[in-house]
Amino acid sequence: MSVTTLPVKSSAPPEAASRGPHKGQQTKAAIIDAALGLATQIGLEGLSIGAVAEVMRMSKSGVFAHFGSREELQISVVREYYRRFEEEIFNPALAQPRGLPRVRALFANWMKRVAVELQSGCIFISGAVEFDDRSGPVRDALASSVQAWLSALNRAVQMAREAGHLRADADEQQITFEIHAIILALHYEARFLKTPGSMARAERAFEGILARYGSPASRKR
Amino acid sequence: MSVTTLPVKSSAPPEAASRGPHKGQQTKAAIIDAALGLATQIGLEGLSIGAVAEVMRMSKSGVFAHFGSREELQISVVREYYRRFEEEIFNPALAQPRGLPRVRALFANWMKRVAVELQSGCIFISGAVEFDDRSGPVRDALASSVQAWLSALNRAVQMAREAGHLRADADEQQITFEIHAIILALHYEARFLKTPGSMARAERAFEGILARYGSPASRKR
DNA sequence: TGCAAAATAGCACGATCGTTCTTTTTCGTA
DNA sequence: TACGAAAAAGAACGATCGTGCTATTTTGCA
Repeated sequence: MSVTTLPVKSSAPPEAASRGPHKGQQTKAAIIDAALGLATQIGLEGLSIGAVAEVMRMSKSGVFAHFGSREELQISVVREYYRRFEEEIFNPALAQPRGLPRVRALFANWMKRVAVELQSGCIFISGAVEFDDRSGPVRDALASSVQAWLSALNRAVQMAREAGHLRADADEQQITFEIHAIILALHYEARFLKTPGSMARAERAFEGILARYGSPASRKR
Repeated sequence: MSVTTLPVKSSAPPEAASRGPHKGQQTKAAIIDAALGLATQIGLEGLSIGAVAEVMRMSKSGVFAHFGSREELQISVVREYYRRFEEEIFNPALAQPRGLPRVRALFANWMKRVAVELQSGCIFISGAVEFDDRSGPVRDALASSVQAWLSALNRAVQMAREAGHLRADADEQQITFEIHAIILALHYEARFLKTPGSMARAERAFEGILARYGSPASRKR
């Protein structure tokens, strides 16, 4: 069910889930949820422990104690964001049969999420800008999460070609690149420039890709 | 020669250029240059007066006095970045004849710049992420600069259609959107994910757009 | 060359940040 | 119910930030 073999490292310690205190894990999850909400608005870099504490109505040190460092909090947020991404976009698309239907479902679910993110923001995009010339564990968590998602998309495209829904000589990496490009432009135009009609333009661009790489036998028009 | 009618507001006061002290304008330009170099690396938000002062080997207050606020420094950086963008990408393309050749030149110059920015970064992209849910003069300066550039690109595409180099029913706004998308994806994949071969993929995507919207009479293959 | 003005430096301020250490409160359970 | 551990709070630290105020240096020109 998981998109890929990313070492997800559940937020609960390995010996848990059987007995022992668990109140902490519960509020830790609530903190991550609050932090994720903040990070989507102001970015991972803008995320401060003080702001999270205020939302949680806790003391700074109370929040801090759950993570030991701001970096660890950021990483937890990235992992939780990835988990929801998988849950909202990837998993539902598995209900569609392999090939073009599943690729269409992936794109449709992605677009649906973007429509929500036009208010809240996407940390895979803001994080890429914030950490593109840095190194460290936060960048690694971000990059591997994005890579995992793009690989999953890429495999779906590959299966569409193998199913004969795309031209036999189509390059799935190229197609994945172009689909990703549409989403990035949609974010930019709709969220920053507030250009009207961006959603429709993204849809048309996606149909254009399918028209260009679709197998000649299965052309719709 | 200007891309559009953006109120550029030259950095020199209107009464200058004839007489009066001008040493200040000179170091102010040097400060903006240094600040631009920093902003492309760490973003407009990360830009601090102290860091600029250190690069300039000046005091914080010495730098500050030239702008009166950090916001004004950021705006100056945005304007200077736009000026160079116009100079490096737009102006040289005017040497090409209207239509497809000029559109190709615009894209090629843009790609050339992106290749440099893979080390330094682009504040039109990082700024969009940093200011997408804020308001104020910095956001306004950013948005109007990007709008000016995209409008210029859009007019070039429109002229290509009018010259018969593109299908008569081609939507230039759609084409501009898709070209922009390619550049954004290239930045993301090459600068953040460090995916090899991204430049070639962007080139191919551009050729794909031309193939799809190109007028049937002028097909190359 | 001297003088006014412009340019720059020096210093201090309040605020916010991540983090550490110590103390208090709360929880789970024997 | 009482005890030990976990969770949370409180206070303080050094650092950095933008900005204002006041001195000092430098500049341009009569």
